[in-house]
Amino acid sequence: MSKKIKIKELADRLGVSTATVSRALNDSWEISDTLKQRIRKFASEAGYKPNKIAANLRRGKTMTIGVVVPSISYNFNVKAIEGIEQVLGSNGYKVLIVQTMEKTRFEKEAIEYLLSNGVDGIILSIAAETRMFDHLNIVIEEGKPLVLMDRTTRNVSASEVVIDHEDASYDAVSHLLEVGCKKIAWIAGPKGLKLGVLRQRGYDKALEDWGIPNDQDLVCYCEFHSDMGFDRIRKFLIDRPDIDGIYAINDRFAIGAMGAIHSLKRKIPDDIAVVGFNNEPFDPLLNPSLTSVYQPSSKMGEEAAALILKHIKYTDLLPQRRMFKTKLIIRDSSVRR
Amino acid sequence: MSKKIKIKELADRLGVSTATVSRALNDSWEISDTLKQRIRKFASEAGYKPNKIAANLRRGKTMTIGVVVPSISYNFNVKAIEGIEQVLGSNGYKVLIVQTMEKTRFEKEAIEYLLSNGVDGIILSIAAETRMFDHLNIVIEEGKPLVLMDRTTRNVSASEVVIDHEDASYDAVSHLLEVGCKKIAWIAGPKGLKLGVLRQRGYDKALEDWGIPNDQDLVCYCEFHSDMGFDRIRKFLIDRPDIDGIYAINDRFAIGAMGAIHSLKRKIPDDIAVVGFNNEPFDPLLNPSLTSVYQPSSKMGEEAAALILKHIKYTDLLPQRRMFKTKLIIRDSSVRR
DNA sequence: TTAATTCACGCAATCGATTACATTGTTGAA
DNA sequence: TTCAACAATGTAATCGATTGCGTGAATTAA
Repeated sequence: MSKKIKIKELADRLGVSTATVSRALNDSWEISDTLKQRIRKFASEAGYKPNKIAANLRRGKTMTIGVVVPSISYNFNVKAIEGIEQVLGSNGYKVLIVQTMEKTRFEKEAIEYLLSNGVDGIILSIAAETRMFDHLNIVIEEGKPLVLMDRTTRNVSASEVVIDHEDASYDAVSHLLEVGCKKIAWIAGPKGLKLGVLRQRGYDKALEDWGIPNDQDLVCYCEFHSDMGFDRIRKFLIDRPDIDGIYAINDRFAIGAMGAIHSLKRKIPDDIAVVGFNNEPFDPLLNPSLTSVYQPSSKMGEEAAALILKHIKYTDLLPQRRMFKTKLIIRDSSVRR
Repeated sequence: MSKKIKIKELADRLGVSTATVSRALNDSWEISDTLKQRIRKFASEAGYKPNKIAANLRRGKTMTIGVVVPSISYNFNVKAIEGIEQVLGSNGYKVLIVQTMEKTRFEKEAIEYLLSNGVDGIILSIAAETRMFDHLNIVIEEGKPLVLMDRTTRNVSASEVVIDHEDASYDAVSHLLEVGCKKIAWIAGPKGLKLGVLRQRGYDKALEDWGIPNDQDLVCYCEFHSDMGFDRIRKFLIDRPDIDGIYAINDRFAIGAMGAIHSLKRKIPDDIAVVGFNNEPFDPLLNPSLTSVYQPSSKMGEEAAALILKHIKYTDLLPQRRMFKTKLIIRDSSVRR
């Protein structure tokens, strides 16, 4: 339990001032190379590690970016974080990951925590529960860059990195129509979720373009925290036995739907075709393998990170918007022979 | 971009000293209730948020615990982190998650980063690549509690939270023997991985108890980063066509194995029965559903957190060891009719 | 040769809170 | 009435680094 050595003692032992030690270790031009060498050698031998808390306090920045996501159990976020860490890491930044568990309360706390710990910026994906956005504005007001990723809002003037939800939905629903579906249920997630609203536009538009009547009863709302929506969807399918296609807002619900369909002794894809969203890693392993919308998650993370860096560098940069294209990965759950 | 108000200005405006403000906000008994009320009201109206960096520097603690895991793409870690956050959160601590991507270099960096940022303790799961443990000892030397979780080592005198690997393996292999397997391949992960060594003991013991010859050629080593071991295992199965059971160190490899078996036109479980490890959430969804060893991941996280708290409270507490029982979840991949 | 730079370093202020110690005003006991 | 004890607040040191400014010596320009 060797107590750690401070810069003061290091300076004393070397017979120089703390200023000189600090400058030497931070590679300042003001220190001669010979002295730099001597100080560095001695410092590393003494096992000196600068106290970053003190440095952060003095410098007023931390070289740390906060990343706030609903949950790291979603593959999207894991991949996005990978992208973020890759870009930020190679620029000398660390990332601080916080989960909100889809709760607005935790989202608020996360932001307060990050700000009071002096992060240099925040990348955030909004919790499903969140309907008011004042807490996000606090970030802006403190003059720290904020980049919204995936789950965004227009109520805050921040940069955002998103996918083209409408387009993605349009493709997915078109595909279901192409394989012959006439009554396509839309498993929409929690009511009011922005992402659900956007995706429904694509759903609506596809039906319209195909001249299929758009029946509002085919929209099924489910809470995220439930059992992959199994019970809810099962009831739904019993009420509407004419359903022959399902488009779900994410793969968990798609799997819940597949379970419900099985339990009703109906066949996938011949009785009911299923398309999910997110292209989770296990989709190809399912029985049948699940057709799903792929989002370039790590690319999106990289872009979010790049945007934060830009905002840090150019403090007057206006909010940017980056939209990514998705890709429908067609598998057995939707291909009829 | 309202610049944030500091304690100094707050004190000036209230006509009191910074000491009083600080005490009032920290609910010190030394301040009268009336003044406390006044200060708090004013502070919250002024939107004052204490700068935690300054507070941390002064107090010498951060109420933050670092959690270092190989990857948050493993369900075990996600669940363990859930447990950790639950326990630590309700004790006023925050957690700081860092991934090592199974690299020793990142593990070192993570520890240095966490220590220099003054975390009050570290919960760590060792990277697959790591073979030397000096960097872990640094934590101890700085007098900060260290709790190893899941992937541990005896080379460091730290508390650990583990499962009974030998027992778990014994159960898994016994099950395969019970369903009639005679030649059980052991997909062991990277050579030298401690966890693999421990689990192999259970494998060996089960075979011995059943009087089955233990053939060293049945051990198949695979690197973690590969394609779920598909190619490696496929070649292995071609070399050893007599294999009729597979026990894999994790579910990714089990899935790789299932793919390899399919590609060789053999049947699961009748030709080859498969048992994996970790009970990933998608296991029941696979075709066939995968028999796997369940670990109480969130319980283990909770226990790790509880241990850290104990070490913080009782600084002279000796290293503890908590061992959890696993449970074999039997599914279609191993049940022959 | 002298003034003007540049170099290489030290002194001390600073970041924004917390807290040990000092100080003042009250209360109560002797 | 006097003094100890205590309650309530202020003063200033402190945490451990960084950095603006100052200074003497060495170098360069004139």
